[in-house]
Amino acid sequence: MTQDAPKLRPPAPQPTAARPYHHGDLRAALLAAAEAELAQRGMEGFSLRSVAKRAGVSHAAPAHHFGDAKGLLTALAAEGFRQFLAAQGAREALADHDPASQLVAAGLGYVDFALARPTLFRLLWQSERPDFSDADLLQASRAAYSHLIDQVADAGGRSTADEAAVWAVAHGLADLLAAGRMKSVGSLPQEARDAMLTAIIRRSLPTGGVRP
Amino acid sequence: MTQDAPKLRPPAPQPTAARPYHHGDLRAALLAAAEAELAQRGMEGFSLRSVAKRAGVSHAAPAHHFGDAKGLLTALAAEGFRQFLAAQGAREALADHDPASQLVAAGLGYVDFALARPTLFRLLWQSERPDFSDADLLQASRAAYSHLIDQVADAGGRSTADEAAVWAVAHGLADLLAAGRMKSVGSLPQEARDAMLTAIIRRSLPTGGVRP
DNA sequence: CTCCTATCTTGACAGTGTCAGGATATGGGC
DNA sequence: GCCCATATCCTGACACTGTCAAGATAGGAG
Repeated sequence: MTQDAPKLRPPAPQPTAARPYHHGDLRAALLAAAEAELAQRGMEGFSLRSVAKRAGVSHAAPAHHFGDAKGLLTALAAEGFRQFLAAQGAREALADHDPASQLVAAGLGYVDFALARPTLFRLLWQSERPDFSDADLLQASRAAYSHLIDQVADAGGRSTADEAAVWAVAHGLADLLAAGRMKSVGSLPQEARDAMLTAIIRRSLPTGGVRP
Repeated sequence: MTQDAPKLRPPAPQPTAARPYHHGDLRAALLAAAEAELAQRGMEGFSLRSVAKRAGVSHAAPAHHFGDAKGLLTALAAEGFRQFLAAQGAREALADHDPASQLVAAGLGYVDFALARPTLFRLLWQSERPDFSDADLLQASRAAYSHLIDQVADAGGRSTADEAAVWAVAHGLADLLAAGRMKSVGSLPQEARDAMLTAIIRRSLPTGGVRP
């Protein structure tokens, strides 16, 4: 490109601009719209056409970027797994540095994510719509799994049972709380809830929560 | 149409009979067809018209018995919760009679149900389609919850944390195994898997699995 | 025997995902 | 500075879905 021509369009060309034919970053806009749509209308009310409308494009526009609805949800799930790991990392950064505390923190992050984005959580763990053989999604989900395995090992876990126990507790808490079923815990104020979750997760640790 | 016509139709009028105008027990037939449809096409591929076709009736026939799709799935969920409790009862009948063993057995039944009917399990715990304020469904789900609470109390649990810990472990194991995510456990032969699940659930018991 | 009511069917409508074909803008080659 | 290959996006169509309205049929009460 030559000189200072006022050409360099901002990546997102004014949200309120008279919509140009070419969106600029439609792929990202569709992913954001899809997540908003999921959060608002739920997994089962999700509609591809509605996502397109929310992004301000025609009903067939998503096809070029994602192929079909499964493709969009696959990409969204991959992004979701990365945010899922990030939520765990955020808790870990605030916790003590010993392995047990780090593992418990990851569990709290697991629950944080499920409570903050319940429908996205379901997309990751219970939906059949994403293509879990997709390379990108597979890598993202494996990264989350590896993180768990590593942390359990650091905390002294040596068996499959150790990994499964911690995973199951964190996942069960996250799923039941996200679905609003475990009201005895879900209705507690944040601090009390965190304390209770910590106690519960610690119970499942390889060493029974006691440092060796 | 006069008299001696071979009129007296059996309640379920020969599955292969030239379908009469009145089915006889369409409500039950639709529930069975719906469960089969869920098992075969999954939660997200579920179609009311397809259920009607499977039951051999017109696409609008379910409306009279269930109102709409939500109504059908609500009734199916209530039935599902009863089967869910029955699966736990089946395991309990085979277990030792001490409270801890009974509680562990209920957990194994929890997982049994999820593995045998994964989509129905999802309908009970993660779907938004049933109307969970429906009286019958509410009663069925509360019965399942009460059963858990009672068993935890019998096993020496005194706090909310005790209940939540056992529930979360059983639910997490069930959900992850039903979704095929926890392969390290799911790929074990039945006996070894049961042994591992028992060890994991026992870990979460109020007394740490040790009889007081 | 008649009629009332529950049961089931047919037909229509709006909304959905996907495909085919046409319109439009972008950037690289000249 | 111009032009066109290509990526991007739109319009229109199809089969399928859930739901509603209106009609057909059967069972049972009187």
